[in-house]
Amino acid sequence: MQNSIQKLFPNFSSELISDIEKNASEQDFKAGTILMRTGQYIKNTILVTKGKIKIYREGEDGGEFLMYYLQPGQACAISMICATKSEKSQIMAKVVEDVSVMMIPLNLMDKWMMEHKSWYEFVIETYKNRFEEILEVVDSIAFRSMDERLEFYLKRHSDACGCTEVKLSHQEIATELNTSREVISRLLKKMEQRGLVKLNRNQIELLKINS
Amino acid sequence: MQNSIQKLFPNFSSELISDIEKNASEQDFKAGTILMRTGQYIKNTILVTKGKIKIYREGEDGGEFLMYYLQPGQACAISMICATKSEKSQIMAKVVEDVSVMMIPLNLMDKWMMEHKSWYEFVIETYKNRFEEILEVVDSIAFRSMDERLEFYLKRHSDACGCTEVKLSHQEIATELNTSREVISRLLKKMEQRGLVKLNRNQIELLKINS
DNA sequence: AATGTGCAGTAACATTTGTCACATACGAGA
DNA sequence: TCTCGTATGTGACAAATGTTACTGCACATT
Repeated sequence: MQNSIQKLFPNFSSELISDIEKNASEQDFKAGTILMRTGQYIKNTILVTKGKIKIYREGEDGGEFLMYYLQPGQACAISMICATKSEKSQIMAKVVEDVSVMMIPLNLMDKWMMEHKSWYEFVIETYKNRFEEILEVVDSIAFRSMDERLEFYLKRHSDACGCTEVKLSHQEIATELNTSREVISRLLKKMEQRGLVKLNRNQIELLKINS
Repeated sequence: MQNSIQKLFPNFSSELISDIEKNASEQDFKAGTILMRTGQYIKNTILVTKGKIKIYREGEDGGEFLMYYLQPGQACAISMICATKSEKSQIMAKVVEDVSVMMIPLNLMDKWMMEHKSWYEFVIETYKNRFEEILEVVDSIAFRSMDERLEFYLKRHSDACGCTEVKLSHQEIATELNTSREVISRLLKKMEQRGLVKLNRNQIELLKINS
């Protein structure tokens, strides 16, 4: 376990790592599990060591508007902040690929911020990155039309998984962009005609989106 | 000056306040001044003691999508985050009502985080609040149509200024919601018919939005 | 092979939002 | 009072997006 933490979080000091080992509990969750719901109290901060978690905002109509993904070596920025006052969560977190996480009791957050410089820097860095990511998301919905948002979405997806195949149904994409399947089908078709993607069953191959 | 800091930031310890007095420079800016541009390097953190600053995201077409307002007793969350690594700003900050601000050199950020518990708590609290505010903004554009967004916008505005009159032209509102004046006029008219607002020249009076 | 089920394609239409053109209203000076 | 500039109202139309309703396809199960 120590090795994996050191590998995934290379900036953590060895004192911090041993503190994590002493206090955190490692847990596994299956794909589909909802780790956090809007309105629920947050009791832990999460460090991801394996798998993928989707952080999203739930609409009244059941839309699951994607904010960002949590992957190995990352932490939930929102839980870190809210944790400091054991606030209610404002977002939903759902496991999309079986995960292993380190659960860190929230009362250690403040303590470690003071004691471990490397923890402090990690938290600030995490926060900054997520803030910027959300700003980009805001841009994309505020200023762009659906076809551009779809391209942006596919690009983020392939960036996140490091591959050029996106294994999602049109319906799933539609849900995450809060639109309907038909619209996504239409737009993907157009993108295929423009030579940007290749459509297969349950899989979209990105060709030129890497710009 | 000391009095006003103490009043506006009641949770600051007296040591922190005296540190602020020693190191921060107080500056005034006229309405219309742009304090920060996208892509510009951030050199200071800002505490607002008077006036109002608009934090927004600029679109390619000149749209000024409102993120939130900074008011007395508040600080720029983004500058605090980015400051820690002297990063580039991702947002625009424009003075909308003549302001007085305390400019705090960024190198003190990290130092004070460690030394002053009340500063640490203030920073975390600020992040948290802004993050939540932006999540609400995301909700409003992701899930709501223009008429609901307009109501949300007016409500935020009156919350921010603590009054029921919004002194903005339709054009200004349109810019901040990234739509056109005609659309705003239309929707406001409908809202007036529903008895939600009363329209006057350069001023919108909110009647029932306080729900 | 027959069937069921989920995914994708598509046409037709409704609704929302954006754009253009122009009319009108109001207030500040000359 | 007249006039000019800015703010607002409004109809007509265009474009984007959402909705409905149906078709066909691929795969798994029987």
